[in-house]
Amino acid sequence: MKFATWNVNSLNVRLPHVLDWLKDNQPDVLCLQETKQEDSKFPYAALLDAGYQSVHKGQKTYNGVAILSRYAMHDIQGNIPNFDDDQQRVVTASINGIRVVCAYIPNGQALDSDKYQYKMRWLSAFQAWLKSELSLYPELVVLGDYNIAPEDRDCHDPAAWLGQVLVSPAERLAFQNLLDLGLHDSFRLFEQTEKSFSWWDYRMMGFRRNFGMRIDHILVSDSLKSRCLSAHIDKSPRKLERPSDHTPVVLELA
DNA sequence: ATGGCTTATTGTATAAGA
Repeated sequence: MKFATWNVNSLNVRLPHVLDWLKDNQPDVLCLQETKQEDSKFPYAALLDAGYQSVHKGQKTYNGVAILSRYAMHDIQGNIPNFDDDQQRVVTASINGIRVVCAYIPNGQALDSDKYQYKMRWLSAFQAWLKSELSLYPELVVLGDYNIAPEDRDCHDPAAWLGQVLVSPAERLAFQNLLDLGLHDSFRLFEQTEKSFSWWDYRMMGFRRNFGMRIDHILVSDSLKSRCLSAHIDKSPRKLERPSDHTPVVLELA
């Protein structure tokens, strides 16, 4: 089974790229973040024509997450249960016996902002919920935009990013706390080229200079770890006209 | 870099992203 995650930065703008990518890559499951549209605007029909059923939890302008699947989805749930949140950042479904969590973790903006406080509260609730979800569903995969570069090697210039969000010790600890639940960063289960990133700033020719960060991740539970066959980042959509600033991350499971 | 793109909004500037 092939899984992928992609922050599309507006599905309204990026639908042609998504359809092309599905056709070329044939994933079984694709998780999207930042669809930035209400459910009524979501292109269910176009995706169905491409062979994918969808569940979408969206809102106007910001956030919005979706799971696209070749197979039936069961026990669909939006948001983090028991966490009061007016932002659409999580959608979950069971697919072929695997619990699939699609998440758009808050950016945090700056360490001294309210948005950062929200990010840390959000991560705490996310961790607590994943712990209970893991006990219910040992075969679990968590895909999405984490807005955390777990290690210095996941950042093009750690010195320049010092004191900013995505790399702060508290955020990295929150990421480690997720791993400590019994999750694994699937990308790091395999040999990778140095300076592999999943996001590049639109400005300053960030992509051409490979000034990027690895902030999009696919975490797998202990039970799924031995089924991992390969993991990679597909940079090719970032080279297209009007690209998303993020690019797909892919995991293949036996 | 005092954010140089990009997206969305009942817009003609602002907010947010990362």
